[in-house]
Amino acid sequence: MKPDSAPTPERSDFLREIVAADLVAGRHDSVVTRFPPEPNGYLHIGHAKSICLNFGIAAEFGGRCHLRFDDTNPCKEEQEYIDSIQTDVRWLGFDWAEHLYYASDYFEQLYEWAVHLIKNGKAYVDDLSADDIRTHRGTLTEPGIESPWRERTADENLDLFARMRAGEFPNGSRVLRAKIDMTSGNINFRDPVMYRILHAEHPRTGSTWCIYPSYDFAHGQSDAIEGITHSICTLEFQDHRPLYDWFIENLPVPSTPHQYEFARLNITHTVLSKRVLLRLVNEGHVHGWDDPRMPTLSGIRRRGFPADGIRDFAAMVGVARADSVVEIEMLEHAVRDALNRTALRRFGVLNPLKVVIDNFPEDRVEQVEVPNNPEDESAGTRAVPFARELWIERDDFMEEPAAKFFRLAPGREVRLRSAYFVTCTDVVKDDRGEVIELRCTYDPDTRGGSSPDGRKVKATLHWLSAGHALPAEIRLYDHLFASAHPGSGGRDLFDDLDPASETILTGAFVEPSAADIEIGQTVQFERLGYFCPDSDSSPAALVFNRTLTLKDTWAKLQAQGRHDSL
RNA sequence: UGGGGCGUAGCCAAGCGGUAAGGCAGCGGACUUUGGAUCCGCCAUCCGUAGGUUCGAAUCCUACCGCCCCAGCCA
Repeated sequence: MKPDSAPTPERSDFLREIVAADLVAGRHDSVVTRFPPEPNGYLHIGHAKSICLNFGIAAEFGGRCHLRFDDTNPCKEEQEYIDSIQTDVRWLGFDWAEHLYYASDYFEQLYEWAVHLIKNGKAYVDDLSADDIRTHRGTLTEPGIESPWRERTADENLDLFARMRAGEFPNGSRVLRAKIDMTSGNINFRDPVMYRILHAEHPRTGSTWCIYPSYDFAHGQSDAIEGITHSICTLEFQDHRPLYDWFIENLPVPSTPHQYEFARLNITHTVLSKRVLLRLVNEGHVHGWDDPRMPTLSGIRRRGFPADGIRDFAAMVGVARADSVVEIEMLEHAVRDALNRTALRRFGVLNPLKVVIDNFPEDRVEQVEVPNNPEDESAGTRAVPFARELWIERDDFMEEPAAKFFRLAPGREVRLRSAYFVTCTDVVKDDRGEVIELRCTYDPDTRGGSSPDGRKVKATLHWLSAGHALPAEIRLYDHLFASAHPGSGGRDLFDDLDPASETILTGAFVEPSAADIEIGQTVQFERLGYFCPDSDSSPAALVFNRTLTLKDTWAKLQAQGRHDSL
């Protein structure tokens, strides 16, 4: 290994600097990281940051990254989560190759190491109840006091620990504790629990075990077994690092991994906490883990966010040690940016308004050629049927146009995208005075959307042939929480849920080719936003989710106007 | 009040003793067959505060202030 052979990644942050320095100094031949989820819930975008970090560093430095399930608490873990986590990591674009591991694979080795500590007088079986252990632990400012069982002989401890494993004792009756320092300022050193009795069915080991190692006793040793060089976790584990190191130093482990911490991701208008997400699901605030409003990877996937947009976002927010809350606009920017490059353009009308072109022959249907993606000529074009009766967007017409509104209005000429210029000649209303139809004329010389005489129009509208359009249900999504910082200011988090975060539109139409969009593909309905077929969609009943709107200057002007008039 | 961290623009975030990158948001303008996209310009005399060291400090030292995490047999 040449000291100067460490690759220099384009991105840099304090972790990459540490890795690069370790490689240059020859402390490691290659870097090995790991992403260690507990299978007790679905992965969310905060995990995506960690996944991109761990797999990203490994890839950039020519190392490898393991996927390891931290499955040491059978009470909360399920196979469903193990499966979804693998699906999500792959979807994000990462590959652990053959390096799929489970902390539960190491239970026997961990048990032997616990015995090793007992023999060295560094661990003991404690008969205190959970409550007593808590009171003996002291407080943040007062030292703890030692358990009366702390000085048992190694033989007695060995016997008791073996019987714990054998299932002789009920849950909670005893624990194995590391014997460190009940007066330490670091509470993790006040004889932390290494094993607890849990007569529970484990998703992988079934009923083989009835004692389970704690996180602190399992994590570092699992890292050591796998030869992890850089064990990257979030800030709240900083206080655990001395304990992590203590176990590594006091056990005959095959390698000496080191732990590094970074600030977890927070995003405005949402919540990245498995505990809260579980409640949202269980209490029915959303339709499930993959509800398109959820920040879970399965949720944003269903919503239509592309994996590369998420990866771009992770790179954009960076990695540091300061607590931070990223504005959700940054995520949305990354998603729009990714989608703008690749999404095919289609026509869809959310709130249809009938338009009749009076001077267009009644039985004529023209096939208009429309570009699939103006950003990418190689995406080609498609034919969209044009006829006498059309749908346009209700918002694209104002009988009495406001200032700066330059779409359709009585007497006004606009362009129907890629088709013709049309002029509104009449407005048809129902008994209640509501506009139900527009009569227009078209200029046959403007076929394709431009005028031979060079005259300009101020607006271009999307449209659909009423006789050819396909009905569709369209689900509009907005931020799950109305507040930028849910639960701040002493409010109940759940009171900040936005009841309008999901709006179902049933009267919408899409162009015929939209029926061919596959699940997993996100397209742009021109001028509206990005949409994707929902998993509920079928050829007989099309359902689209709105991924994100396009940036909308007009909507912003309107919002400002509303604001100014207050 | 014990221990561990963190404070650079509205939000992220570079910066590692030589005179404040970049992105998001915002604001102007150009262009436009998506009011999209794209392009151009503006946006910290200042780095939590106060002292000190130095020719020179966001970077070093001291004190103070503020915020976050830790008292699960969760991870």
